[in-house]
Amino acid sequence: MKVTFWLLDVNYEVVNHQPEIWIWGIDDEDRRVLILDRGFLGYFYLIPREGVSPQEVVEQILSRRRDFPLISKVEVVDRRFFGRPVKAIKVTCRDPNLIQRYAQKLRKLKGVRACLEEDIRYSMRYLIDNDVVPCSWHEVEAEEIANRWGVQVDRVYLAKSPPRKIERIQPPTLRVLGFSTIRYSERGAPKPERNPVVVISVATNTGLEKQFVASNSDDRAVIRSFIEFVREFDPDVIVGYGTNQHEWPYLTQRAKRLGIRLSVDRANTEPHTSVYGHVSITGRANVDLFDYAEDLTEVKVKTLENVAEFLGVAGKERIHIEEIDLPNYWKDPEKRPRLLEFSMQNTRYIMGIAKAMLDFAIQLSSLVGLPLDHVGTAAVGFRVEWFLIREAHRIGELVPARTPRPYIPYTGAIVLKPEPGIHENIAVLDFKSLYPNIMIAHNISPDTYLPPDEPTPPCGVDVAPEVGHRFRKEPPGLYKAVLSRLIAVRDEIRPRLKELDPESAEYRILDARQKAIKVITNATYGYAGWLGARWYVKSVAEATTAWGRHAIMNAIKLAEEEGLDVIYGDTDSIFIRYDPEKVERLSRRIREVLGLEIKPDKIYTRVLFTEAKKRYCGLLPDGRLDVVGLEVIRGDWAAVAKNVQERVLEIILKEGSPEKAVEFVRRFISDLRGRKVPYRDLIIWKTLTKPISKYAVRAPHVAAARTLMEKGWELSIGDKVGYVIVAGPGKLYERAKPYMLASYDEVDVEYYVQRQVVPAAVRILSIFNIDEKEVLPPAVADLSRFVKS
DNA sequence: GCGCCCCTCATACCC
DNA sequence: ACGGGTATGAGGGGCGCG
Repeated sequence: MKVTFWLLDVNYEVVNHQPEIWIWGIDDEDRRVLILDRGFLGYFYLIPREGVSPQEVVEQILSRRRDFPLISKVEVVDRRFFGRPVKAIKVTCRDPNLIQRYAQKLRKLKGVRACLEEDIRYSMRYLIDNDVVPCSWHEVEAEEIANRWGVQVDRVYLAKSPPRKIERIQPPTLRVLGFSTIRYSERGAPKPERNPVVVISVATNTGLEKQFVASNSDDRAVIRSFIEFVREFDPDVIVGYGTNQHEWPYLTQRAKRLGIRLSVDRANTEPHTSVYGHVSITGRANVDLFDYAEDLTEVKVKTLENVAEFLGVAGKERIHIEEIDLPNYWKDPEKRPRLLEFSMQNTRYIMGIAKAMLDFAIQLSSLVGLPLDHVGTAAVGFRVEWFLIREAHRIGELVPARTPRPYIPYTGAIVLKPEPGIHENIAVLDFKSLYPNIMIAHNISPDTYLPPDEPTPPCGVDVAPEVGHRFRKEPPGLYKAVLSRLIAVRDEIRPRLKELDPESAEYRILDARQKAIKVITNATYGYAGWLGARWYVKSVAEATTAWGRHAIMNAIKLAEEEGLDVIYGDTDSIFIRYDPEKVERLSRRIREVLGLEIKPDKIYTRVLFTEAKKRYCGLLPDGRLDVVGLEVIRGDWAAVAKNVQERVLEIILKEGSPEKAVEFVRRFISDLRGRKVPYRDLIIWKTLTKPISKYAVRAPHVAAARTLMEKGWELSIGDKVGYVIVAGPGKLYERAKPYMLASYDEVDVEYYVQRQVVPAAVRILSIFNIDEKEVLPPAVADLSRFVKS
């Protein structure tokens, strides 16, 4: 019989050296299904050395057949490697778990130059070779079999042949469960060996909400009820925030400690950590929304609350409890209800974020071809790479091995020096997808690159300016193939979106799709220059930026020929006076001369530049400010500085009055000195970019982090530390205190005046020759006190 | 010992 | 654990200076 299903998760089992792919899906009648496929074997390739015939290698293997009893086939196949035709020996292996071991031995054979693709996991191998795609619909010829594993599905099938992908974009109705926990410890970070999970709050996309609360510190019932709830609801997707790092490891260890089986999956196993550090829950997709919060660059401190607020899913009444206060709320019977509300609110936030992000996650998964639970955790480079691997398989290009390489820098983009001051009526012209289009136009790719010692092929070459790297014009390289398809699909989606109701399911899905395409398109150049890339070829990245510099320099020249002065530019943009006719002519000329699209991205009524590159502020026609690079949008300045600078920019760009701005700054400084601004506006947040012990210098945020750790808090790479500067003698790092441990009285407000507010304000005001003396209120304009301390 | 200059380290931004 | 280009501030060493 034929089964139509949407692929949710995939794993594999090996029984008696017999591999079995387990495909978890949802069929077109909304049943949960498991499809077993026993018809696929894994393999790897050996590449013979120059001058060695592949047959020789084959015979060596066959002669040692006894050492490799599970090799089922050895054949010579035609492939390409970095674009060059090669004869490869494909070694097929019955047991996928032995592929690595066999490959390690066989790569040492005389006459073998390299071993390839032995590191591609069997389940990914299956998906790629059969063009089976996560979060996509397929048809499969299969027979129903008994559910002798007791897995939690409606039907189990045995596939008779591999599934075939079908074109249907609308996903099935998924059951989504969100959860969050509160762990209790008297002081410092809770430890699963001794501290209980006192609250688990769950919610579902069908509207259920439930809370499991410990009686005192006994959390057995909490965990058991949670497991029961999960099994009862039987979600397809489990969402949380930071669950890969915190909830799941904690719950796993805690359950182990209590002797409880944490069986929340569909196959009676327990959550386990898998590739890219994600936690896998067999038969379901475990999605950690924290992974998707990374893309929200506007949110500087990525707490659940901040992200929910940014996405507009936070609701009006908000409960905020600092982590350090959680124990007090749990201990105090009066306060405990508030804690329970807070926990439920967290889970509601998670559900809200899921609603905003899950469509995108699903489309990214189906585009890149990584299962839904992997794709969020995979770094951008790996997402691009898996996408490329699928394309490479289609065109017979072998996947290079991952190798360590030395870092050799290369030249990037051009940034122009801005003309300081205020400019009126400025258009920002942007090249459309500059690097992707350059890669397409010149067929820049690892498999089209021609090293200097090689002769020019009959098809001819494109030669990059400045650097001289050469690329074959034919056939289309891997990057060109991939990028032109991505851009074509996106161009196809965008007009369709205009026809649709933004509230409709189809709109949401197509919009998510085009966003996923954009992400991968834009990441391809970065991938090309990434040392860790399998297809890393420095010349490819270097040629791309060289042609990019060529493009912007020519655009400037052409603009000037039109009588348009370029006042600023960065990589793929030029800032010019907005003269619609001239701009139109310029776009046309650039298209003709360079073969690249450029168009006005935005028009500024006014734009302000200082001497610095990459920092400016524009006033948009609708009255909004567009702040770029300045303190206003930096996460490592106190809110006092950011707010003042934003207001200064506003006064200057909208009212044109530096005097009024100065007056405002003076008033603000008086308020600050009078401690009339909120305490939270004094917090400075900085990221820990390495383990505490690795820091070469003493720095305020590192000192604050140390203090926290001494008090039993756990901090790791990537965490943000919030601190304030307190009054007293010594360096800043001696006066940085975690904000939750300090009080307003201790704060050195003069630091905030002199080192936060004044520099941020003067950065803007200095273009009117206004210095720090003028923004300090006259009576207390005294630097010496600060300097001495 | 202090102020100043210059360098390195660290962070976060732009595109 | 995607690229290079850039701004900025804190810390710290070296040096002049009665």
